[in-house]
Order: sequence, then C-alpha cells, then structure tokens
Amino acid sequence: MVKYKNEPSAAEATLNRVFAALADANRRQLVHLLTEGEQRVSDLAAHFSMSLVAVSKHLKVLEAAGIVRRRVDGRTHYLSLNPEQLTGALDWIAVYRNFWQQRLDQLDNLEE
Amino acid sequence: MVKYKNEPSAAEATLNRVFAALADANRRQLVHLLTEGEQRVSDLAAHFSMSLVAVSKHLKVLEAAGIVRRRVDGRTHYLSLNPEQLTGALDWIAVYRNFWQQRLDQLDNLEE
DNA sequence: ATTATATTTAACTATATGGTTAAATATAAA
DNA sequence: TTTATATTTAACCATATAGTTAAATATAAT
Repeated sequence: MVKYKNEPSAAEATLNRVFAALADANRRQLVHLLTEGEQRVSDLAAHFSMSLVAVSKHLKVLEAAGIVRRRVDGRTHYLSLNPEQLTGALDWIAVYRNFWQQRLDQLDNLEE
Repeated sequence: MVKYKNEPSAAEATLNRVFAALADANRRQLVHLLTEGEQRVSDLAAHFSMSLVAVSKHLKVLEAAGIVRRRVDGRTHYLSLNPEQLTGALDWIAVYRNFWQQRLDQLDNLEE
C-alpha cells in the first residue's frame, strides 16, 4: 500500500499557491483587470470597494503564486500578468477533466 | 469607473469552491485515487497518514465543490469523480493562460 | 525644508481551515 | 441481542485568511 503526504514537492507547493490564489473572486478580478496591461496598485484598487491595503495584500498573494509580477519605479509599483505560471494548474485540471473522455477515446481506438 | 464585489454570483461561488478544493495536495491526491473508480472512504483513507476523520472532511470539501459524488449503500459510502465540474475552472484558467498567445495569434492574423 | 503621494508594515479582529480524539449513528454479522 | 464495522458529528486546537485602521517608509513635488 503506497501512502502519500511524504514530502510536499516544490511543484505541489506551487500548485497549492496557484489554486489558493485563484480561489478568491477579488483576486480573479485583479487578474482580469491586468489583461489590460501593467497597472499601479492604486489604479487596481480604484475598481474595488475594499481598502487599498486589502488590494495590496491580494496582489502579494498573486505575486507569491507567481501569477503576477511587480516592477518598482520610485514610489510606484507596477503589476503585470505572468500567464505562463497558470500552465501547471491548467495541465493538472485538464488531466482529470478529460479523464472520462480519454477513456472513451481509448475504447474508440480499440474498435478501429 | 466600474467597481466590483457587488454580488458574488453562483458561478463565482462555485469557482471559489472548486479552486479552494484543489488548493490542497491531499485533496488532489484523492481526486487522483478516484480515477481508479468508485471507492469507499476507508479505502481512500488507507493511502494517507492522517486520520480517517480528516480524509472524510477532505471528501466533504470535494463533494461540496461538486468534484466528487457520494453513493450511500447501507453503512458504506462510495465516492466517485465528477470530472465535468472541473470544466468551469479549466475554462477560466485557459482564458488567462492563453492571453498572450491569443494576442500573438491576432498579430499573426493581421500579417497574413 | 515641507508637504503630498504611493505603497507597505504593524497591530488587531473575525472567521475559515486542517488536523486531532472521543462520542454518536447506522448497519451488518455472529 | 451483542458485537464489530463504516462513517459522521462534536468539541477542541493551532494556524491561515481576509479585512480593518493607524503608522511607517520611500519618493516626488513645491
């Protein structure tokens, strides 16, 4: 019997952070806003009813997950999207979402 | 200026739950184990070092997110995968992961 | 040098999460 | 009917999360 929870690999820790970052609608909205390009913290915060400090914290969560990047110019912080970081999460989900479809495809191949 | 956080729609609440459910490596492992087919709580728990009660709670989180389904037969609960529930999360990520690639594709189309 | 702007950090609160052990519930077997 | 099995619920603990306001830091403008 193989048991798990041995070592949480770096890849697993990254998946944890990426999925957790996306589990909040405000953060997903931040990702959406950043498709318009690089933006300042206060520009982003203007779209929300919560405080700028709260938005700043959400951006840190996205940054720690590697989903957004920060460029600092003087007192101003510019945030931008790093979409490649979503690849691991996308691939993980795709495997299991497509699970039954893959099985059906395999059956089709056997019948050919 | 359009502000958000007006009403958390049912679709957003579902995405919140699905992403949050996937943000834990033990739960992702449960999903993986369930690709082998319907299994009992105690069968699943045997793969982990944590208690059966803890596994039972993780299964509830996956069930609340709609990722797994439960069939009760007497005292035994059989859990199975509901992969279609991952579609919304997959689609959400795909939009943003493909964001730059789509932009590049659009540029390619203009050059043709 | 003073003031205003951009943002983070600190301190705090409330609630959620992930785990535990003990007890309860439901069903099956002896 | 007594006992064993399968699982959940309850009560609890420690840590994490999401928000707040106030203070600190860094930089730019007057």
